[in-house]
Amino acid sequence: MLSLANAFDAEEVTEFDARIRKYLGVGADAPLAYTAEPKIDGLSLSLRYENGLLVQAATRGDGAVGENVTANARTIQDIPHQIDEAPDLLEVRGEVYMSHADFAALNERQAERGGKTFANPRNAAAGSLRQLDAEITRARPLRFFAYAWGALSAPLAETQKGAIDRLAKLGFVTNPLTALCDGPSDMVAHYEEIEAQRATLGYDIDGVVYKVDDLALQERLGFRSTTPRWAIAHKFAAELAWTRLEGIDIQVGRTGALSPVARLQPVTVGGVVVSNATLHNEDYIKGLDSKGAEIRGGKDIRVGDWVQIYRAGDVIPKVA
DNA sequence: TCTTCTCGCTCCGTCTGACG
DNA sequence: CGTCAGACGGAGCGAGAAGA
Repeated sequence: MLSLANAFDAEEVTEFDARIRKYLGVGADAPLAYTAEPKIDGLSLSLRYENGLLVQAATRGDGAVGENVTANARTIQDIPHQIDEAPDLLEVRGEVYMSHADFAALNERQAERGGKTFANPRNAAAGSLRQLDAEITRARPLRFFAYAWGALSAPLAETQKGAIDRLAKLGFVTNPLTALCDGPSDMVAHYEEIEAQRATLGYDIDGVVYKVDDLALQERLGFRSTTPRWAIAHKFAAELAWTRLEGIDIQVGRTGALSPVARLQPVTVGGVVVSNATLHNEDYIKGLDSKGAEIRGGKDIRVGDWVQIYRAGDVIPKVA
């Protein structure tokens, strides 16, 4: 399943385009189209259809082995159980999420029953999808956007946009903000348009994903270990919060590796309370490289300091 | 038998250090 | 210099242990 590295700034959109052109051996003037779509903050889900019937739904897991959540996926309204005129084999990938309104209503119901309320829509969706009892999942208002595909017995289209349109025709819900862009300036313009609409969309997004539109070119560009060369995520700026560093402990990891951890005065960032954050190693804390030279933007973190905290990818606590 | 707890797992994105 | 695996923390769930 797709994961994206290298979140970047607006000016780097041009660099991304240049890198793609260099890899493909295409001149700066040659036409090269990209798609741009909002990056939904939810859970990846892979749906497998055989002869038009939904036979399996799996989470991403570690990339090789995920959880089988077929019964739960069947309770999601946006996911068709049966599709007509589909290839014999069709794997559809998308994002399961919960809208702001549904999340608020769910928490209200939970509170009325004296149950636990959820911290944020993403975790509520993740928990709901993992229920053993599908009837509990049915009562949770989950939604699904299809944005990619896996194994296929026949190609969906010749372009990314064409394939998404085909998925929509087959009965999947696709994101209406998916657009075709003809170059970096167009991509940045669409990013700004999506960012402007972010607050009123009614669901969480954490950036915009650009993909090379021509699927034959995607094929040529291929993958690195975990990430495709033909796609990249353009993230919105993360929410920051100030807090005090109360201490630094050395922690023993699963593999026996020792790593320093920041003990922080608990602070709310992006809807959750953060009290720990990894500091990776001694050089990271000092802001020096292994030769003792100062790293540009180095941290020089000390106990008692006021530090800025953010959640990388809206998940992992980090000291900025 | 029922409730409360603890532990281990998943899921996410990014950074590091090792390796080719 | 590019690539890659592993580590990291918080929320939530599930299984099993412990206690009432």
